[in-house]
Amino acid sequence: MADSAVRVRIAPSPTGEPHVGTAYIALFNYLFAKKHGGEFILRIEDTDATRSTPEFEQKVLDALKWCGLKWSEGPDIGGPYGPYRQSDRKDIYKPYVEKIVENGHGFRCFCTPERLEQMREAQRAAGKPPKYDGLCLSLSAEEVTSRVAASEPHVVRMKIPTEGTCKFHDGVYGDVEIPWDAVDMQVLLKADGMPTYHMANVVDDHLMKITHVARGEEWLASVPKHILIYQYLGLEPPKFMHLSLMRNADKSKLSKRKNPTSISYYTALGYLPEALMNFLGLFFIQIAEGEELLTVEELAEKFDPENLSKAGAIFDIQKLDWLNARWIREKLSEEDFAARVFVWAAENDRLKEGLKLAQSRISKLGELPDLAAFLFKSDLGLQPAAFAGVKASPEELLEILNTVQPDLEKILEWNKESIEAELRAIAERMGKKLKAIVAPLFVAVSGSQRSLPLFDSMELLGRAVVRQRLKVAAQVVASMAGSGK
RNA sequence: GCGCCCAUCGUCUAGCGGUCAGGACGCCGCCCUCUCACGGCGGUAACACGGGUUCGAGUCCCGUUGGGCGUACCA
Repeated sequence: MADSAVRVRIAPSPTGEPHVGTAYIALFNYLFAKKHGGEFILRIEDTDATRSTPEFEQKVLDALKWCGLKWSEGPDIGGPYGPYRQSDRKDIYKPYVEKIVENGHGFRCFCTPERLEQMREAQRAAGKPPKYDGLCLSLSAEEVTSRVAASEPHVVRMKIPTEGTCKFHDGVYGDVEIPWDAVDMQVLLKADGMPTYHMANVVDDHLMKITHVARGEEWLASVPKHILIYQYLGLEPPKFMHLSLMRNADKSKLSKRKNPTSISYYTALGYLPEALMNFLGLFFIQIAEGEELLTVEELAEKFDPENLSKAGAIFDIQKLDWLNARWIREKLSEEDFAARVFVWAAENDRLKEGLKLAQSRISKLGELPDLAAFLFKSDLGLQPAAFAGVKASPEELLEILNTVQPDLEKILEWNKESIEAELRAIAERMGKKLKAIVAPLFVAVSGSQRSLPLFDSMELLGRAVVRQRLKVAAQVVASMAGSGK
């Protein structure tokens, strides 16, 4: 391996709260770069214009920074191969797509989403794998020209060999063979003029001189498409490594419904970034015996990318907790510890805003902890008794919690105004008074009936923590309903 | 459905033909101790199943079962 030339990247999509899975893949790339003395680059993949937002991008950057993963090139600091945000690179992709079309490796497709949906429906019904049927492949050159001239919406698809298999080597999976007939005629350029992931990814990795692509295993099946695009463009593909995904306790892909997956959740609860990295790093390093408390530097030393498991490992928060505890007591000096606590308490203005909210509600300063502690607690220790003052049956409570939880996910920008608006809408929809909705939420979020204003508190706690508390509350309430309280 | 992949204690894993199947988290017990933690010591618990191959299989092969991922104008 030409160590000096190693360049790897993390390429997150800013379509939601920063995910621990992103940190997991980022850490792998970071360790890989560190191990080989290479460069670690950040690129924002926001080709999905409908879901990407600048706010999420900022959060992703902040979260990765919090993790301590420093990139040497990125949208915030620039670099020799910028810009590092795909939406800013829109014009860069055009010539590459054109080249593929001109060389007859791609074609324009005018099929509507509705037609494609029907087509796939029919294929599924017939027990066949859904694939583009190639309708627009047979369009005459004249027809294509005239329809393009009439600015009819269309996409560009890539052609796929009709027989044979795609063979390639993967750093984790070894030699892989995927038959071409299992590969669809992937869209390369969307109707809005934005490239798809596949197109943008290949062009950018080439232009940014990426040597090793390490990403989640969900991409393995797409490698043939990528290799083909490299071929069509006359480019040399990088080395691929597909990492096993972290799992929920039930082995499914780690998801926010079943686990706290938001990095901000771990920040809010007072996990140390070092501990989180330590924990994630353990997925890449097999410790047969001996010390598991490791810094990123130590992880890099022990890191062996040749020896990785293909089985997805379950995200075990208990082990994270153990590591975090050890980091707190063994790795921080008294001064460091105190400094961390202050920084943590001040995070997101929790302390300052919390005090403001509390001022009008206490008669003695000593009441403050009882009133505001829920802003800082990692576990409310919620008991069924806490709901005693709420006039609703367990079944009603459960219905409210289960309705509110998914609806809060729809809020784009998390602040007290949007939260209030959403809750009012829910109340109306359920035919209940706002108060009937808010009362149980109040308990779920704060753990008591006397506390700080709900909407403000929810904003301060952040979406991830609120999500988790509602989930816990739903469990508590469900146990009440189950026991026939 | 089809394609690819995976399979050792509850969880993370070591093992690369011969081990009392090792370590770590968790859990339990004991010790330490003004409480609680921490720490120390000990315990609990696994080779998914069925066929082969072999003197010998957790380790190799085949099948079954279970699970995962993919199958988008999302990444």
